[in-house]
Amino acid sequence: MANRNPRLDDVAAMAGVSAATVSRFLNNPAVVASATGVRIREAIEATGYVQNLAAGALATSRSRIIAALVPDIAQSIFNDTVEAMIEELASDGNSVMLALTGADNRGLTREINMALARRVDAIILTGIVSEPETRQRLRSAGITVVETWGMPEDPIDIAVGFSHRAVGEELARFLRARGYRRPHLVVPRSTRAERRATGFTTRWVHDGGPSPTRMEVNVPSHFGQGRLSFRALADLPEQPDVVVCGSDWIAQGLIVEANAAGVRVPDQLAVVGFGNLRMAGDMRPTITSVDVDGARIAREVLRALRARAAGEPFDTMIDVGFRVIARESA
Amino acid sequence: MANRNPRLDDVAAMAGVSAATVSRFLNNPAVVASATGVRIREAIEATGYVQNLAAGALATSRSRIIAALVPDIAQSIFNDTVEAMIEELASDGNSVMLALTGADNRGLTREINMALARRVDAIILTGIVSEPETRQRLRSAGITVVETWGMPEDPIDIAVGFSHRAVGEELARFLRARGYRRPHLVVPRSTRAERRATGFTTRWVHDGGPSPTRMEVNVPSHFGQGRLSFRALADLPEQPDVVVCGSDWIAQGLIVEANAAGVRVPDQLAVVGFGNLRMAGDMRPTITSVDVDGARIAREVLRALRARAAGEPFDTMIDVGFRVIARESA
DNA sequence: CTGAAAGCGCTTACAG
DNA sequence: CTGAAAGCGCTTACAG
Repeated sequence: MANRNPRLDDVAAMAGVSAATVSRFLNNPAVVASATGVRIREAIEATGYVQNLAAGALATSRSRIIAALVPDIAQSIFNDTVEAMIEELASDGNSVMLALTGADNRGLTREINMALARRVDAIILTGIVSEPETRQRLRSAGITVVETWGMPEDPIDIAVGFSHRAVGEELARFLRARGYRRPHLVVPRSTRAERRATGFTTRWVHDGGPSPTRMEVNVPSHFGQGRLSFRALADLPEQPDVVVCGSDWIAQGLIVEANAAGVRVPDQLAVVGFGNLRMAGDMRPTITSVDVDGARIAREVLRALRARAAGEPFDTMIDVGFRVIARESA
Repeated sequence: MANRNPRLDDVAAMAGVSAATVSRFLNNPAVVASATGVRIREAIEATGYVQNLAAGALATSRSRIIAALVPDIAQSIFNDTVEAMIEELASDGNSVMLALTGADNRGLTREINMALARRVDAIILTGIVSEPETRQRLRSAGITVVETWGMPEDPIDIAVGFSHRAVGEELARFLRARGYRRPHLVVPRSTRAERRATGFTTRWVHDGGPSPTRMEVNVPSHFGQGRLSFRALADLPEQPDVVVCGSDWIAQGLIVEANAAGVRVPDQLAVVGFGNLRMAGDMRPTITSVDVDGARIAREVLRALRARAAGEPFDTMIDVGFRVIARESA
């Protein structure tokens, strides 16, 4: 272990220039005379200097750290989006602080406070901030806040997502057009899944269908719930012809259990998922699902952050939409 | 948006004390007279002061930021461990910078450099640093480095994990004891999966079995590969009686495809996974797998970091072991 | 193109 | 128990 990390001063002394010049070279090489640049480069090499970004952040009041707050990562529908986001942000010189808020978002306020204390450049939320007090703090903090994966009617700052209600409505239309008559909903206990269910039910009934039956499952949803959900169907007064699942995992589990029970999907029972995980396209039968373009969300978030940093105008409400992916299961 | 964030000075002025006293109150309330503490608390309240941890980090040369470097998070065997790690670390006042290094760890050096520049307190690696130059830089950086999920023979600093070779050997013993005779290996193209395969093969042959057949799949491994792997079995000169999969996802896909082909698991073909995902216990049939205690790894990492911070002695090589979980599939 | 100096917002050893 | 002052390692407006 070295005695002490070399500083800008050490490089400057060795290169025979001032610290200011080394700093300029690091941040904008073109502004320094090329001969000077060569000497500085050599000095950096010789000293093994590594720029201290934390000190730079303090000096510029710009940390280039973005906080991403998600409920969990073990098995999350957001993982694709978060991964794309980290990659996009990293490609632009940012680092991402990932904070876990828990399934019920219990830790949301705590993690928001931490992010604020760290003076991150922006906070990206996947969960919904329901406490009015926290929403207010966020607004008055003068920090960039991006709400993703939803389209709040009263956004805190920037929103990049889609309407969950619209997803439900679209699925209702889709299944009705395919001739299904008795849908059953498996609904995770989350605000957004609830919105999709509401959208579905409203539309379905509006179009003259009977009110769909439903059951709820805990979040995060998983494979095992799908199996249980299939078995729970037996308790229904009338059997559904299609099950609309809150996630592809639930759909997959339901299909496996149906097969094991000798029920053929989709001939005897159709199944729809949500999230369009890679597995949905690989499953047997392949799973009809709803695709959300996580990479697109990530790009739009980065674009908004850049525009704000540059002081350029940009849309603060970006609806990236969604697509129903029709496959074999429904 | 406020004009400017309040600083320690603002709080101090309002409370009628010096900035130093406010700082002490924030970091160790007990050291301040209680009457003073009350005034400071009121001033903090009134100004809406939020401690700037970034400035504090610069002053103390301790960032309380830990960098976690993982190949991906979309579908990673490390997710459980990383999640547990983030929770453990957060409970101790740290924040976690999550950096993605890519499936082949192409970005490892780049992200290590970024972490070094951010002056994180520690770097937690899940991938293997193969470049000797980077290993050397890490050693001489005087930073805490934790290698997890493996037991390197020449660790950079601290290692918390288990022997992948031992996993392979144990699986060979386990399957032999169960009477299987012709194993086939589906091996992800990663150093560790390769070590497990080597351990398995060595032990299997040593115990008098025929050399196992094998095929390779790309990382990150996924469900679809399992289906393809089952079909590829048809090309084998002799059919295996058990398939040892590099992950539970592969195992699951293989089972689904086998069922679809009318091959019963485990009667006609046994299957073993790796990782003991929650889904493994929920699948039909339930999947025999290898459990790695991610939460335990997380706890040991935190314990080591704390011991080092406190200057106390601790083990730098911690083998958390693993467990073969016998279920229905093999 | 470059330097001296002030400032980013804290913490802490020293002194009282 | 508390304050004045130096320091953490950068950046940048100002001046030349």
